[in-house]
Amino acid sequence: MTSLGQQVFTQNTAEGNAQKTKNQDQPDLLGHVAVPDETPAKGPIIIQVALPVPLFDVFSYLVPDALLAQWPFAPGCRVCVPFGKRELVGIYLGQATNDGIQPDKLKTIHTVLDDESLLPESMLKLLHWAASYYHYPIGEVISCALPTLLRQGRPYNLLAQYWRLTATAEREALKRAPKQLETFDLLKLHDEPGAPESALLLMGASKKQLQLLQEKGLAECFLQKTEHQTHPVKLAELPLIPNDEQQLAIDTIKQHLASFKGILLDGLTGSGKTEVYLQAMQPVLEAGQQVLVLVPEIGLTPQTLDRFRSRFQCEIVAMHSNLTDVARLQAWQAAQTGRAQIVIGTRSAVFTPMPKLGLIIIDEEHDVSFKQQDTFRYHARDVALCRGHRESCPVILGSATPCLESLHLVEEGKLLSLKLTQRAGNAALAKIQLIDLKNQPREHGLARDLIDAIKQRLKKQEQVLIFLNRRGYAPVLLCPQCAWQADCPRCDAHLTVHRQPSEHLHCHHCNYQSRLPAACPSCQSTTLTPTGMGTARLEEGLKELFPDTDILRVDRDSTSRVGSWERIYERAHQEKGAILLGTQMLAKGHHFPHVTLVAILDVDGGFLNVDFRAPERTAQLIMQVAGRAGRGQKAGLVLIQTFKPENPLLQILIQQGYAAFAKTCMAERKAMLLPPYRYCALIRAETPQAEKSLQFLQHVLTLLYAQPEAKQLEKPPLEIWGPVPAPMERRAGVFRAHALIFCKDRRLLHHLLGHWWLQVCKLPERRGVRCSIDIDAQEMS
DNA sequence: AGCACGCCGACT
DNA sequence: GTCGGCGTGCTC
Repeated sequence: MTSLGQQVFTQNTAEGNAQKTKNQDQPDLLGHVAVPDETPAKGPIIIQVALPVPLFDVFSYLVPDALLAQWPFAPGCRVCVPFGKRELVGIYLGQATNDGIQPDKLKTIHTVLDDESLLPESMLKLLHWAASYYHYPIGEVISCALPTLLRQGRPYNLLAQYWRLTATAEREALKRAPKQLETFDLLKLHDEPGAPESALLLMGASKKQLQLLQEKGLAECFLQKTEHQTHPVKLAELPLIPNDEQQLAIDTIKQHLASFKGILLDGLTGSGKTEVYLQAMQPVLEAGQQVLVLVPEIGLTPQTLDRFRSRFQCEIVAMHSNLTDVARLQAWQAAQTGRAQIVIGTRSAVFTPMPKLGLIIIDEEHDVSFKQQDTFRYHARDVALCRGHRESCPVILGSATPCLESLHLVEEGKLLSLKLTQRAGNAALAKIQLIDLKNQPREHGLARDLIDAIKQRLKKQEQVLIFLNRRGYAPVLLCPQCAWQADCPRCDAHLTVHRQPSEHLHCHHCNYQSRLPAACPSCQSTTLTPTGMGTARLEEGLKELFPDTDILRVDRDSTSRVGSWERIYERAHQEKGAILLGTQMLAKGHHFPHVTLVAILDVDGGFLNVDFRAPERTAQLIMQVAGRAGRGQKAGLVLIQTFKPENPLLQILIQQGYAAFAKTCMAERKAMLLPPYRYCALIRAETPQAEKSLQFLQHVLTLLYAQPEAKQLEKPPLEIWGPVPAPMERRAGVFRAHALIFCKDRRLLHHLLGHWWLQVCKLPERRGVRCSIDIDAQEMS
């Protein structure tokens, strides 16, 4: 959001710049389209089309006479066009002015796929802004706002699943299946022409019965166009009575409806943020408007959805990566037509068109999953703020551990801050204590004091959660004779020892796998020793230490089988002693009411890291994990094992809390002129040859200062760190390097980067080098 | 990104 | 004599 502050709150956007320069010699940076309001002179109609190709231009085409009956097209509709030897589906953006390309090079579009716009003007503008802000090709940005099926050119029909009986269906076949019989009769009632699944479910049919009938060949499912109708919102459940803080937050948000306002809802875990969301949403929904709710990737659980469903009786759609193409299209259409009043989704849902958008909520706004890491590197939180600004609706950012960027915007008066400090039911906040690992005997990686604390809890039939962010058995395989270590042949990393499903070595960075060597390849010793602690090994150790206790391990290896996570979840909800043990997966979203002790085993790495954001991330994680402890009536305790108990940041965090920590961290950032006090961009390069990545970056960075715009500046306005090899220089066989660019002035940074990056992408030296630009980079690896 | 064209090695 | 390797160049 770094840049967003300025971006949102001043009108000086890159878009604005592009508009100013569009008629000059410089090619329009991101192919912004001439506004199609001037009626063109007679002659052929030339239109501009955005295509899903990694090129920064939009493309001009002619409209054939045969399609003039459909003219004028709706900006945002799809067109089929010839492109090279291919045919592509693109988005019609508007009429082109005649300048630029020679008319003889123009091709003619093949077809127009839609009568109406799929992406209203406000969405197209937002997508243009995102393309320009993140320096990413406009066609690819636009295509990420469309579901796959529409991208492929499949017809836009409002599809819904309908059910009907098959022609040969006989009632007699179901004599001994009363439930299916009920569903059969229901279908019989609505047999012509079939009934939508959603209606059948409301009438008491179940999905399972329908499927069983289908398997028996008695019923069939088909897709059919539906008419969209909006159902009035009804409250399905009375709102809880808010406490004073919640009421103040709700009232304040209500005051700001119908205009843009960024609101940071800074509330402890368990202080009732969701209730504030729900009550703030109510007037928006009652006014017939839509609400967009963004949640972190792991946060979109059935429980989350249930919470909304049980409060509001209106159409709610979930948008996440696990949807099938058809389901995604249906959800998208429900949002795009305005029928779905609530859209809950992960990062990419921020680009869902919603014609009656009235409120945006971003839950756990600090979560890293809101920043896309590969290809189009946008931050959904920042896009959401921009969207709220453009569409004049409030944006609520909720978090117990707000990111420093958001807190900085509060400081500057650009975000309104609302605090929730009381926990529901007066639940006591967990105490956090450090365990000094120096001079402390350990068993299976656990300090004596920690083992004693665990025993105490188990005796009382309470549960313990142990957090260890390292999966596998052991992170290193070491030869004690000659200090050889098993390393990945393709990465600068150790191989992790795994014992499940069978003993093997595994690289967590490139997926390389191999057998364990029988003897040390260096000195032939046969005493190779797994060293260090992973979750699988800790599980073994815990079974030895607590033989009569259920140990529930939660990590990617233990939960990959279907249903295993559900089983663990169920067991954790029984009021009986148990130890939950796992990686980050455990930290987020899930509520374990019987956990009263949380242990964090390896926190030191987070504070001693080249990434300047690492302490912030670690603190957020600690607070989040701490929030898992003692949410019920029983007070919780958090124990953190560390070799560095004197670390000042850690001390401030546990003694004075996250707010004080953030303040200190912020002061350090300010002193170092790091984000959010300067804006940043990270340039990455990857090649299979060592040195070449660095050389390329070096070359490219000299061009940055060689630009005429940069030369005119007296003092270099940019500070460049690097180029340096990336923290893990070699990964999956490629050598990675990067450089960080800082600038105080966001507009200047984007102005310089924009022209320069276009130039870099066209460089002949670029062949064989994968390079990318990451605006407001969040992770330095 | 695709998908051409283009110019050199091991096959019938 | 061809099939195919991926270098490089273009796409309105």
